[in-house]
Amino acid sequence: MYTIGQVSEMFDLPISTLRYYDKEGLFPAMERKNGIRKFGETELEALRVIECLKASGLEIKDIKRFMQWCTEGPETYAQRKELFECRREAVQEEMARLQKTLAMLEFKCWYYDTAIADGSEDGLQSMMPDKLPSNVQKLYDLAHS
Amino acid sequence: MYTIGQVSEMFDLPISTLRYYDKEGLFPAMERKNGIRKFGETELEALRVIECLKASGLEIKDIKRFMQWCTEGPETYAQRKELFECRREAVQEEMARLQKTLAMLEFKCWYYDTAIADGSEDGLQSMMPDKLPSNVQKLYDLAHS
DNA sequence: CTAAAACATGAACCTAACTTTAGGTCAAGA
DNA sequence: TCTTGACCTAAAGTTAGGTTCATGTTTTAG
Repeated sequence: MYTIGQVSEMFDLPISTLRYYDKEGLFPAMERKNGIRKFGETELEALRVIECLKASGLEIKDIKRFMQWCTEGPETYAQRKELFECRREAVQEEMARLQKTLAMLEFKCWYYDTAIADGSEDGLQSMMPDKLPSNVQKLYDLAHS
Repeated sequence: MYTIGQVSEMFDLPISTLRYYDKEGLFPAMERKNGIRKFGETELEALRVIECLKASGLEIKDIKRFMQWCTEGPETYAQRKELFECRREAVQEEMARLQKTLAMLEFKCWYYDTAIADGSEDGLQSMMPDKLPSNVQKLYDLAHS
């Protein structure tokens, strides 16, 4: 069993954040002794899942719902699995979006490299999507698709 | 030249958002006629860049700084390029993070699949990192690395 | 036994990025 | 002429996810 201070160090999270998560119902099984929180293995695994679901873009209130399911036994396995499938798809879509963003950023890097090397042209409008090197053309197409 | 309503449709952004961007200084070159905003090609390209930089995680006030640089001519090429490089790295790091999140989510999907198929075991603690199928072991290792 | 460190609470505060509201201007069509 | 629709502004409101504050209790080290 760990104190809130120990868990704060283990996960590199402010104590205030752990208390906030608790207040929001993210540790429905947490016990206390004289009012003091006792984090057990259940809460540590909960925190790992919280970090994962948060990174997937899920909101706190929905993470709370998941943690509630976890206290309700095998009847909720299907819902829990569906949630993870859903987050998996969301993350895949976000990665695809970021891939396009990356292409645009790489195009812009190339553009300014070229502009600096040339010592010419300015501004927001000055890139004509003709006659670019074909690898850059690919970045440009991807970024604007 | 386009009105704010036309641009709102073109970019599928609320009019209020466009006015907010303008108020925050994201269109430093925008002209007006009788107080009415006139969006030109400069502003459309600015919007494309705004969406890209926003998707990369950049804050509005930093996007404003970039737009300011764009009005200052070739002297700021180096800064602008550095910004894009910096965002490129940030996006690459974010994608690496998401890759790990994805591994964890896939592990959880596998876990609940198995639990449902087995019709056994409950809760947050019940996954021992021994004797998993080796492809699942890989997901698990990646997610916890 | 006592002082400091670590824990607790509720309430207020914070930030970013918008959105909504209330009130006003202006051009075009019936 | 009137009224409808698209535009304008400043200011207040909203939401998520915390953080800070004031105050009080419990644990721990000397």
